[in-house]
Amino acid sequence: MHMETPDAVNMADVARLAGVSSSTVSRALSGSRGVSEATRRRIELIAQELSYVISPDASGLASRATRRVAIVVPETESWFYYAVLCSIEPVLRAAGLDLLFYRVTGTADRNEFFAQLPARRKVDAVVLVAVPLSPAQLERLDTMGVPIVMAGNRIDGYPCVCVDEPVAARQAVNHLLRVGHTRIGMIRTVDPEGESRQPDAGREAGYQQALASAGIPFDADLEVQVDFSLDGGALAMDQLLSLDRPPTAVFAFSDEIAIGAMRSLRRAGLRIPADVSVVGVDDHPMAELNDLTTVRQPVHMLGAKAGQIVVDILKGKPVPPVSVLPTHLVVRGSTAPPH
Amino acid sequence: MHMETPDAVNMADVARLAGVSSSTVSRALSGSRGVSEATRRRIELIAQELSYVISPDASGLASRATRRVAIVVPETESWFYYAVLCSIEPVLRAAGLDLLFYRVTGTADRNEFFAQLPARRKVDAVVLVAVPLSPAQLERLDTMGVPIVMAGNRIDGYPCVCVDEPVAARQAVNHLLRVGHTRIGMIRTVDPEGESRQPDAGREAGYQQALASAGIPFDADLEVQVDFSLDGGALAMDQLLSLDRPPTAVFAFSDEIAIGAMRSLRRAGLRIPADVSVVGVDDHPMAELNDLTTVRQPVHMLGAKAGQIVVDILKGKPVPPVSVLPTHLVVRGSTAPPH
DNA sequence: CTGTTAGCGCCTTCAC
DNA sequence: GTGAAGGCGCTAACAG
Repeated sequence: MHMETPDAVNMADVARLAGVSSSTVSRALSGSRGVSEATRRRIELIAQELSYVISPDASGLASRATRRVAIVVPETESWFYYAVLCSIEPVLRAAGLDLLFYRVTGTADRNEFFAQLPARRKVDAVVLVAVPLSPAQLERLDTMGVPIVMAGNRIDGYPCVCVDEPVAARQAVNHLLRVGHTRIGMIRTVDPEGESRQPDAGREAGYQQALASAGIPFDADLEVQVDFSLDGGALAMDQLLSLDRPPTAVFAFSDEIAIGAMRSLRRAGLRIPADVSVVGVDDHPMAELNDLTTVRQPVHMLGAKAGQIVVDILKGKPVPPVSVLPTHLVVRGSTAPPH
Repeated sequence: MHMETPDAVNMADVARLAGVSSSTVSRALSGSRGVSEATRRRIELIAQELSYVISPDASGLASRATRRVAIVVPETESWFYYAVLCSIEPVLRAAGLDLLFYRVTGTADRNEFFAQLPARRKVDAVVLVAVPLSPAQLERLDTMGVPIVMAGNRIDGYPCVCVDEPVAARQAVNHLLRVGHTRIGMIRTVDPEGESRQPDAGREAGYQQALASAGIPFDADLEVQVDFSLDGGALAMDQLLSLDRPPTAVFAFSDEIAIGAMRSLRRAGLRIPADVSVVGVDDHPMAELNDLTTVRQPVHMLGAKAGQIVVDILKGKPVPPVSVLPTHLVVRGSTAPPH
């Protein structure tokens, strides 16, 4: 399968071959100053030949740093999380930090996760990517004793990088209002009891604000909550269509939800946007394909920014308490004036 | 931001409070035998109260194991990779192993990655998720001295969990042949020079085999290669449509490619399947929504299995050299007899 | 600039 | 069943 490693090369071996102490090797290889260019080069050459690299664990033990950061994501296999993960990765890697990936699935697993804190003693920082959190869980997280950064989630007291969810929602709903809709539904995602997922709550607030500003009374029947998935969106739309007076337009929590809803509309024989308009949030790659009007959020920038904040914190640099990224409406073919 | 940790609790602290030596604490907390039930319980209680956990790094340093495994994925932000990642995670976590996430983007980064091997000395095993590899890179990987597992990629000499790509392709193409198509195009993904990405090569082989079995001569014009993305699929379809005699059916490397191709068809004013049939591979969540005929592969099983193989290897258990997972045709509305 | 001396926090013989 | 000693591989003062 793979060759036996004849007992890995250590710093001592390099030191011996270079005719110096291991302190010097350590200094040379870790790029600290205080080593003559000559010896440094000699050491680097020898290390190269032996294909030796410093053991991060031993190094970390001595210097009290893991050079690792935990990325925690919720259950949904939504595109959003992988996009964020993939955009955090290069930033962290460039700073010599490794990513430990944790995914918490469901309420039970989440409780377990915060009870155990599997990342304890393993990382220098934690990034929570829109993970629903109860106050108790947050407090528990703090006991890890490392900086915590929120990505796509806004929680007071922690550095956050996010969009203005209410604004995003208003951009979507105002668009629908503008083209003439007055009966506008919203499809939300479920919020496990006691935990607050900012995005959903924020977008719902924006939805209600927009309606209120337009003088449209709130109708609870028009707000449906479902799982964050394509099927969730489809189910929600079915539910909305079964109302006595279905909405003429729908604002969906995300594009994936919206695309699920579009399927239900098509199956019900309804035309988009002639019969029902649909707006989502994200600007998912599939949004354009489905000609879906949406509110674009800069997902990759969100990840990159979150990564940068982690890097800065670990460098001791000051970071902004909250970085709000812009969103904007992308009008496509799924919205039009009501029939 | 977070409280200062008043110098983390160590094993010595627990030992002191328990009135035992740290050897005993070590034994008790690591579950080794040789400790009376009474003292073990006492120690566990104290550890709990102090919310103490063994430092994995220090422990690993002494016992020569990192309890970490690297998951390496290629650039594409395709759904496939996140699905695999998410299905590996619980298996590894259950075994007390952490995931280090690496994504190699583009040829330059890949070369750099294999030159540096950033995961060296950091993990007990590596899982490559359908990463294109040159023989030289493979050889380089071996110098890591840890087991390597291939997921979604079949390479001799390494434990692999994958599907039979030629078979999958034939399931798709035979379906098209069966309903009467004779002019069948294929949209492949690009293969950086010198690196072999099994899936693409395998599916292309299957495509050609199916045609050959049907006595249809190979037409190089009908084979197009593009980036692995929605846009790639769209571009490829445009190219196929620009032929003097466009195909009446298209076999796409993946559902995402296929969905991109469907967009081009729609934009060109062509009907699916009346004018052109389309088949993909994966059974992506969006496939059903787009009424796309596809060859389903058990992606989550693939991840889980790969995780299990890693766990078994690290336990010293024997593992099968290659686990082939089944695929099967899912017929939907995107395929029909030629016009 | 370089070497020496102590640990970092834990595991592992080896005695008792 | 438990403790003492030594070491895992490296870094961090402190000398010189």
